[in-house]
Amino acid sequence: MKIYNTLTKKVEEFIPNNKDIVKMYTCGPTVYHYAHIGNLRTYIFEDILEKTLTYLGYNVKRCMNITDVGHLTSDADTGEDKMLKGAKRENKSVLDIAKFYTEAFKEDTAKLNIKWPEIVSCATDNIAKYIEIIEDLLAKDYAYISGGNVYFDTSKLDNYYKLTNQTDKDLVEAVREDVSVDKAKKNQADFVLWFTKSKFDDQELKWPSPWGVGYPGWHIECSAISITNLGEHLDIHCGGIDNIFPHHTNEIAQSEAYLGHKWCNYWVHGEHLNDIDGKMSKSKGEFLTLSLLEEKGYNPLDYRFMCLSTSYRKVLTFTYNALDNAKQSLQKLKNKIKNINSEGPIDKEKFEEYDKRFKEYISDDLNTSNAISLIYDLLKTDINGNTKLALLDSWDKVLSLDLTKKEIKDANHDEDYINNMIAKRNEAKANKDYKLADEIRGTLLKDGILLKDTKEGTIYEII
RNA sequence: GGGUCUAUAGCCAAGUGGUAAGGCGUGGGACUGCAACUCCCUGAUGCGUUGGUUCAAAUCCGACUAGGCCCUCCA
Repeated sequence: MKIYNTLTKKVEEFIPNNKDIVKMYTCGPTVYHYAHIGNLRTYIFEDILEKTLTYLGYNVKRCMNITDVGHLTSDADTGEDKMLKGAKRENKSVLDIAKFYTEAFKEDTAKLNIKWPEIVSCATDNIAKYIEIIEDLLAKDYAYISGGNVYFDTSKLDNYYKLTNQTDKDLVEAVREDVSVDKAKKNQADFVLWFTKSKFDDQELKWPSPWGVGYPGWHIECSAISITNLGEHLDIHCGGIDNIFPHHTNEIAQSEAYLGHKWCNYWVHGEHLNDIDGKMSKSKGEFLTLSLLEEKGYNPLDYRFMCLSTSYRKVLTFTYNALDNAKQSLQKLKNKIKNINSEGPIDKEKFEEYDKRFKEYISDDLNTSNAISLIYDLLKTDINGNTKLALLDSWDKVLSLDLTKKEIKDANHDEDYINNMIAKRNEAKANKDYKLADEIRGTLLKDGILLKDTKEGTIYEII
């Protein structure tokens, strides 16, 4: 398996710490609002990565956090706590908001055939661990208390910027308008581990700590949850590309200072879904949720297919034109698969030959584009139907596009009724009464029954 | 200012030195009473521009152009 590692800026051979188990951590959602489809692109990529590893024979243990408090607080004077904002907007408590949007996120991922990680842990369930780590960092002099908050001292590290190739001189302070300068910090890059003094006095959730009642900083959550659940050595840490700095940079800083050794070997980041104007956000332009796409007549898997058509490391620009393209392609592909005759014994040699190619593609830094092309190649090739279906079933364990899934939908009418209608239509056709024939076809279509005239006679499909 | 990434047909897109995969759309044809589904045929002397290295460059190197993202909310 080859994978691009942000740490080395190279595609590398993946070698886990322990060959029997791959430990994988993925940054989870902040549950203050619905996820937009750009957020979901990252989870699709992580899903493909996890399933690829599993397909290649690794035993994957994956953990994800749910951010329901704390580090989503902006440090800016003009900023607002996202959870609080969400709660105010909907007149609910922070915990209710978190619960509601966690469920919504779970539903979205299910619709996209994303496997829910084996371990999912909420930020608010790990306060004791944050405190333990922060106390340790203070004892080791990696952290200091200033202005009532606990900060991480980035000047104590030789290679704080190892993930980004930057230097502290490169950073433009408060480049964004909504970011202000915190004068309590010793170094510009220092970040908060624990807040007791902040502009958000109305923070709903607070916990006692050795430094006073307060709440955790923005980055400690992922380090703590990962170390608690996956141990001191992590194989893969994923997230959106925007997390490289500062979130993942800070995670490395505090985790390695705490552990005293290298923490994670592979940092893998998914590129963004942009809209025509650039980065997608919840406050600008159309708020593109999965539900919105469904309302517009798209299947969530159309979007998944669109994501898989290119590399997870390339910016993908969302347009309805591109989504239509994906929708059409997937529909045609499934039609072709439906037409495969399930006959013949499975040709083990051919199966291995094609499966080997599939594995080569997906293990080449997750080349889903080539993997999908291989499906078209397979469909055209001259091997028996059952072998093709077996391969498609197998590959769908990774691609998860429901390639061979039979849609199980109840028709509004029973089989006798449908067959009777077909017989009537055929009679009308024989009498060249095409008006009646088309009426019957139209009536059935309204009930979700699609007629197809084939050489073997008229068949129907429940749509 | 610094970092980082991208540029291949109308659209999506593969391609990592050996002479441009695949898909969607378009056009034509087969099948059909007409459709739908399916099948067959149909596209780049060309890979942002420009120098260079090489027997050979979309692929490597330089310059330029355009654009995205990051530089303490972010997937």
